[in-house]
Amino acid sequence: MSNDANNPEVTTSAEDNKLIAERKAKLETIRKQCDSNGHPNHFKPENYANDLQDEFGDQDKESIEGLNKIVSIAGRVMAKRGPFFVVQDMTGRIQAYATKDVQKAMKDNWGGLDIGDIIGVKGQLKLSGKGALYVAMDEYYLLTKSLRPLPEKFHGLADQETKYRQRYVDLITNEETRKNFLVRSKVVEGIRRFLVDRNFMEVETPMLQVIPGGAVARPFVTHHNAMDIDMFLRIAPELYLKRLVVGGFDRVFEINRNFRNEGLSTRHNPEFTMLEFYQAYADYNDLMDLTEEMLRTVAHDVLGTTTVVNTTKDADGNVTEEVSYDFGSKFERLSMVDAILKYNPEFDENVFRNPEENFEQIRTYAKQLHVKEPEVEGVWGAGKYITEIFEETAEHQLIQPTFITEYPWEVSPLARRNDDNPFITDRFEFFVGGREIANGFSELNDAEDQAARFRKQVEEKDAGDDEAMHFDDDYINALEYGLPPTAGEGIGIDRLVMLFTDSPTIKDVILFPHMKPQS
RNA sequence: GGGUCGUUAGCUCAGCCGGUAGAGCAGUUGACUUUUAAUCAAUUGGUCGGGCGUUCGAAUCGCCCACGACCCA
Repeated sequence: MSNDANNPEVTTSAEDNKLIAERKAKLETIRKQCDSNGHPNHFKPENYANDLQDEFGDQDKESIEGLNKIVSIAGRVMAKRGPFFVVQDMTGRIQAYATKDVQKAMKDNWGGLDIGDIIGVKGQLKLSGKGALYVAMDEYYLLTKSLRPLPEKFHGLADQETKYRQRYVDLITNEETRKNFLVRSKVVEGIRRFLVDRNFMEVETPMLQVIPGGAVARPFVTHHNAMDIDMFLRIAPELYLKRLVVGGFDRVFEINRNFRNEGLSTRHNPEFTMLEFYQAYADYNDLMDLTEEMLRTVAHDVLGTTTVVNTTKDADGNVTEEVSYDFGSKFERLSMVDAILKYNPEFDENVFRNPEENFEQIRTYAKQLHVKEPEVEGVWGAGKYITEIFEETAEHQLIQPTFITEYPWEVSPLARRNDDNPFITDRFEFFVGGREIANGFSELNDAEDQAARFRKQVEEKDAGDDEAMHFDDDYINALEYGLPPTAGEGIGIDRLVMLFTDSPTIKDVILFPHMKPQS
């Protein structure tokens, strides 16, 4: 019995359209007719739709109904077809069947069921004349009245903006969206299991940092009131994770958010998820092997195949192009200079093999490619120009899984210098579909070299580069205690999931992507 | 930051050379009651993203703004 004193006011505002007003009126009736103010919470479903479909979907009517199997399900009404109600739960869909008497009772007590309502049903599992499983509505409850009408049943929610702003509606109506986020969850789970199986330990390091380090990027600034200091949302966990290796945790990893105060695009969200992992007594070659095995394993476990297909679609949604990425074969490994020469056969090989002696020629190549130089003259060395040339001419052509190695020292402030060639570091980046997915290197564990590189970054910062790094005294202090030879790597989870779900934009793999507030 | 396109009923979309708003779905009423985008009949529903302008008259033309999508830097 309802108690009027406890009944919330039925609020019908002028903003409500007629459809919402009708549903609110129904809820008012339901409050009077039912316990719990129309929001009962006693029903416990014991079955999932897809489990039932998998177990009984293939059987014939006689054998299913001969079992006299009583099941209970709960979920959202997605469609009404005659006496059938399509109920969707977390796993999928199954129908519920209402006899004439049940339909009349629901009409009388609730004003009828609307699409979007959440119901609980218990009854015998049966098979309809058309061969569809259904649950007889022997017991049935309206658990939550839905006050807003759902998008149209056939097209679902199509408006991109609404899909991102009201992801809950997108998830209710679009199977494809649900599937993408399921894949995302499984990718993260698969990576975690892969690393834990290899004795990596999962850790959490600060999101709020006094000195934002570990990457070249502009941070978000915030303020801690009690300490009265500005703090930064982290741009990378790298320096903290390496402190842990100093502390003796030889294999650590973290899967968590980084924040970078940059523009938004189809590949950039201000907060994004990175896996970073560090392994002591390993080098960058070991990590390339590990990465290859990890991605192959995760692709196989999550997608059931090591061939990942991505498509390009036109405005009407027709596939205009299809690319298969082969994670099953050995990944190509190419040095940055070899990649440049491969995609720019007209360039003089000797120039790139001896970059420092041919600085002006390299700079000329870069200028021909319209590389935008810094305002202050002489800040960039040959290494920076080579990297720009690589990004301009080669990166987007790295379609199949490819490791690029031999990154110049100049663009790798945290990586270990190569023993044979001091111009480069023991570093790689990993590309698929022309996009960077991962970045790894043998770590710089020479405390004095690291201090010198921080000083150079500070010079660049003073010269106006607000993406350059700060000097982190405590990190140098840690290195002075001794970081064992270590290799570390970061993998962009969002971009990996984009690849695995054939998603053209990062917004499609982030549940709540950032959008400008609507005015 | 620049360019192109988009914003019409709760949802998906039409709306031509400027003449005062349309369909399907959903909703409502009724029929039907083992349906598969259920079906049949009737029917409700609009500040055409916001503002300014041109015009006798603007969803439509022009300018500005907001938000989004795509391309470029």
